[in-house]
Amino acid sequence: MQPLPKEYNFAEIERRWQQKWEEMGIFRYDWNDTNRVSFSIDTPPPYPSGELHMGNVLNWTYFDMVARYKRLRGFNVLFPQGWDCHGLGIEIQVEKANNIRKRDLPPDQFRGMCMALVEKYIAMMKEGILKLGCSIDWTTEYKTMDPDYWRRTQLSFILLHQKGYMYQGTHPVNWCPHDETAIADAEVDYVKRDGILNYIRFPLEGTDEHLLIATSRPEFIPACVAVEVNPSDERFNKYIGKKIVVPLVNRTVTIIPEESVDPEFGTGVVQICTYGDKEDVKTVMKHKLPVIMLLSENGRINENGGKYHGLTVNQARAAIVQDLTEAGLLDHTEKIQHEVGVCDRCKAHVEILERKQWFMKTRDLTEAVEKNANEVVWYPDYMKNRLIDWARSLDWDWVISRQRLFATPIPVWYCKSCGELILAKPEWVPIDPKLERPKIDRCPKCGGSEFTGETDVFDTWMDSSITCAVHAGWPDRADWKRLFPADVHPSGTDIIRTWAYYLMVRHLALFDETAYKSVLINGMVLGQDGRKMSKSLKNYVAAPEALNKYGSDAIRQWAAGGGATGSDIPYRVQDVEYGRRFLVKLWNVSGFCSKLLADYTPVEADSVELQPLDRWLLSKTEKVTQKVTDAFEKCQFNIAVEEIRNFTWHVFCDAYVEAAKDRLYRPEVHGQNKRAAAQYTLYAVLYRVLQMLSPVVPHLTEEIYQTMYAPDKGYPSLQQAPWPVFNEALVDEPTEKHGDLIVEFIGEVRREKAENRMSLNTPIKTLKVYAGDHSAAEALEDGKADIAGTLKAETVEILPEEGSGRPVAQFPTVHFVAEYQVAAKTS
RNA sequence: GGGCCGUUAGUCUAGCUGGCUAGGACGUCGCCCUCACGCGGCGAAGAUCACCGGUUCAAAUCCGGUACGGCCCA
Repeated sequence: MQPLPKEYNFAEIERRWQQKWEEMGIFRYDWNDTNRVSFSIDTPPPYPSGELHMGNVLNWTYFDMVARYKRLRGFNVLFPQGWDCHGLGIEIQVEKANNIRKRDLPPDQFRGMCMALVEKYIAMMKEGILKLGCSIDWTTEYKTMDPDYWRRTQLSFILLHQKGYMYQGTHPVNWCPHDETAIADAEVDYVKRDGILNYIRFPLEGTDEHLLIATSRPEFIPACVAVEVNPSDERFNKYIGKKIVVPLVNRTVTIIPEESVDPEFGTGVVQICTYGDKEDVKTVMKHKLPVIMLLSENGRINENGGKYHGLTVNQARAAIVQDLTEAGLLDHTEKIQHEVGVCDRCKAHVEILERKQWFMKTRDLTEAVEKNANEVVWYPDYMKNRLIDWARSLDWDWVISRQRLFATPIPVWYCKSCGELILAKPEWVPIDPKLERPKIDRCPKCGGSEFTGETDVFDTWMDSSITCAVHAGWPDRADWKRLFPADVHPSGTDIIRTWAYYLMVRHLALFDETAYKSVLINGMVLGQDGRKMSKSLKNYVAAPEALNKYGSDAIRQWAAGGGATGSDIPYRVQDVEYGRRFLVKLWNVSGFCSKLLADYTPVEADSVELQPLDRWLLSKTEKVTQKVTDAFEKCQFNIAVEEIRNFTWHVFCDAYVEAAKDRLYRPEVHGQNKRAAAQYTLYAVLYRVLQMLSPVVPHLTEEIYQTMYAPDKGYPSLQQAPWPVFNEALVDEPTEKHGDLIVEFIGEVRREKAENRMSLNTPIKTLKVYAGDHSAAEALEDGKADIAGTLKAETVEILPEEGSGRPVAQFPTVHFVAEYQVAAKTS
């Protein structure tokens, strides 16, 4: 066997194996292999946002451990990689970086600038993912901004349109007045803001009385369509059905009953405007109230605002408050804190507008989503509630159209003469209706020949919510169902309500089948201080820097072992450093083994005389194999990594190797047979350690494997060696008990040496052991060679009887008396 | 206001389908230049497992409540 070099250069080793694996092509999904069962990972294509961050590191380490583990278990694994390019985020960055507004440029030029930025970001993220050593099948790489991907998004739309899931409608939508586009519920964040509650007098028609209503949005008075009170509110229910005058605009509206009005809030009388907030939308729908749209798409008051036409919302608010004050209608004001919806990209206050939009009938699928969410396996299980709660909470269908530029076009046209909708045929896509005509000459309805292409585009989630099918090869491969539904969809806690949800509704609608069979959840990465990691909190750690400093194998141990799957984990340098030290330990013990195994030829277990400690270690090895396998099966990476590390460091290195050293070094004393038995054990157990560690620490284990084991084992890569199967026959409880006694006994004698400030290799002249009974005596007698060797005892005398002396902590019936040479000399 | 999750030594974290002296890491303290490793070894100290009540022969683990914290949503 080749000895390992003394120094361990992780940067060189990691780079080298990353290259070699790619050259070997061993991480590619094999479409020609029909023997192995397929296993597909629905890698979520990331939104390219710049350099890789520690959250990405956590995610990709999870994906990669699953991919590697499953391959070792004999699966034909698909681990694809794509990039989710489109979106408002990139548009905003391009606008900021170039100090432009997108509508001031030709659309193609703006799109080009977006693509250039995305390409730059992809390169940065890809570098990080490569450095992490992910076993991705790079032949699958795709970008959602490529026309070939448009084709899939557009085709999925066409099919869903044909199935009746897509419709156009004028409905209230969340609207970002800054970006001038509709946005989905999932894109609205809620933040606490200071506001002012205005108490305004609304005169009751035909009387001198008035009611005081409280509102934080007085600028919506011109769009007031009703006033509502709680029907059980004794103060006001007598006014229900009466007419009340909207101040300044002098319209009358009806006072209506509404249970959801909180009598405690404000005055208990509220105005309904179209639309001040989502509650207004619900009320308008429920009571079938008229709608007065007050805002235009850029957030300014429109012609329905009368004298306030053209003002911004804030200007209008000031003007209206001023006018109310002058008219003596503003009773008083009060400062409040309230939650307002803001655009998750630009943080502008989200308004609610009615505009013609495309929708997907997602609410029809809520029951199916819930049913499938319950059937899917979730790691950890309780995370399924997030998806179910979200699906149930949705008030509106999904708005899939956006008024943006950098996105997949919606493949429809409208006949200029009759307005007929022309839906693209599946064979027309990819197509951009803004640039191309439909591939028909005449409108099928009126015969007109002029068409207007749809200018709206798809929500980015329309691209990324079909990945389970796309990764499987849909729509181009006839055999795509081999890989569909995805075996595992990995997702962060923050995107369950978007990614996991949209995937489920789209695939259910398209194929009447669940998108994925299991969901693997990762938590968020926190800073060292336990708060969410962010640049503004100064607790941010750049992933490329960390990877360069500590190496992928160390960082991956942090990702795997930092906490339970699904829980948020802090980035802790101490954990990474522990990982580094573990690697050094593994490297050193491997080097030690390679030296002592230089003359070793692998043999079968029955050709060596295994000693008690050998059998003890082999039995423990089987048990840890079972635990680690079980942990990987349940995606409990933290348990897996802790089990292997503790076993390797403390059981294998500290206990076994230390006790077996004398046998290995001095065959002339103990005999060649006992040395061979120790060699056999070292060889077998180190290999097992490398195997079990390889999904977490792929580079170093590969390096050690290649030097020490490849010539004998024959697998081109450790990543292709079959996962060890738990062998119950090797578990031997009595032997483990005996071994534990030997190890504990050695420990106790060492403790005595330590307490007396003696070096551990202080020679013992005679060691007298009172085992307490025959069974213990036999066990110790069996391990006598290792005991004597490890403790540097010249003679060891083991007696079955009880006796006095120092008791062994874990085995208090065993006592010993040690006579030291040093003590004899100094006395 | 609703939902979910959490509260374990100075710090982080495991265990929570109930059962030995609650495991690990970091940090702290003491000792040891033992021929793989001082990025090491051998040891030590440090936790009434948030609080109250219940179920049980037995609870960190199950049930109910309280307090505090986090995330998501309204």
